[in-house]
Amino acid sequence: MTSVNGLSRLAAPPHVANLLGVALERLREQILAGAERPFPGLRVSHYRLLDMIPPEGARITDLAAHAGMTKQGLGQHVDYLQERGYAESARLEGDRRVRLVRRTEKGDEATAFARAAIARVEQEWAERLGAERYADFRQALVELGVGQPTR
Amino acid sequence: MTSVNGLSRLAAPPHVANLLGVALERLREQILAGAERPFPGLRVSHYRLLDMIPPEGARITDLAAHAGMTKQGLGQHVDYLQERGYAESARLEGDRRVRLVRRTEKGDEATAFARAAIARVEQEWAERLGAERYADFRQALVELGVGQPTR
DNA sequence: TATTGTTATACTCTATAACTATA
DNA sequence: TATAGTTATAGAGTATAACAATA
Repeated sequence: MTSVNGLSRLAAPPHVANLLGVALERLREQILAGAERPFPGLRVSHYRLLDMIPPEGARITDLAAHAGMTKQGLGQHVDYLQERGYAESARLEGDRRVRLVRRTEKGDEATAFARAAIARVEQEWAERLGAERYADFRQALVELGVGQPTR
Repeated sequence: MTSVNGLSRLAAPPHVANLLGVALERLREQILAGAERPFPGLRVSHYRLLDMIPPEGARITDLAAHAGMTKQGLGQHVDYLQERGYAESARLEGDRRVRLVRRTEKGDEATAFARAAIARVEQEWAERLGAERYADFRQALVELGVGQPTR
């Protein structure tokens, strides 16, 4: 990254977009957990989906709306998770068009793992900034996320 | 998103990953500028690349390292931008393997636009949180991004 | 007819592998 | 032989369009 062939180094006064991107990347790395990979088939998008399924289960349409994606795309992820035993689903009695999606026990474990990974990063950040500054940072994020047009 | 078919709403106690994601999404939206689209062919990834090209130009290899992506992937974006007149490139005298990439004037305009879009969002955030809290927030992000394993 | 979910297809972003030209 | 960049290909993530089953 140093000067090569007489060309100076790249301009990089990081703006918020970059900063947020780096922080998010750090979380992704922790969730994938490097070489460990406790849940080999799972990618970050799958952890995200598993995480948003409530204990009673949810409909594909609602999950899609909540994730801000299409039913088609979300349904594909559900199939993927179901094939690998992280989720299960059944047609709803009373309205057989609806597929009620639930996490399996294995899906619960994966979700717990991902949440723990995120908690580890938050822990590290809190140590780096100090508990109070980190709490402020987090609170600021919450306030910035409220009432924003998600799409 | 409300209760349907007797199913309760989705669990969504947003964790940092979600919060960061929402914030980043807000920036992306502003850069794409909804229906306006001042630079129709440009996607967020292109603005990012344009933004990291210094005035003297840069080599593909260096840009790739800086962006944390492969030369192949980056080179593809460069071609895309060049075809549309946002970037230009020439083999370097003294080492003709090297392609020196520069922004065109149109590329400069696009970059200025993207930076202004980001500035608008920062402005809005600063108003929402207050200037001081926003400055703290931003500073926290800077510190969290320092010394992290980018890849 | 409206709604839920599916199948088919395509685009975006990025990666790996194999290659060419130049040094 | 090493380095800069390219061509070919693939996979991950998501979208649009057209459809089937059920209500």
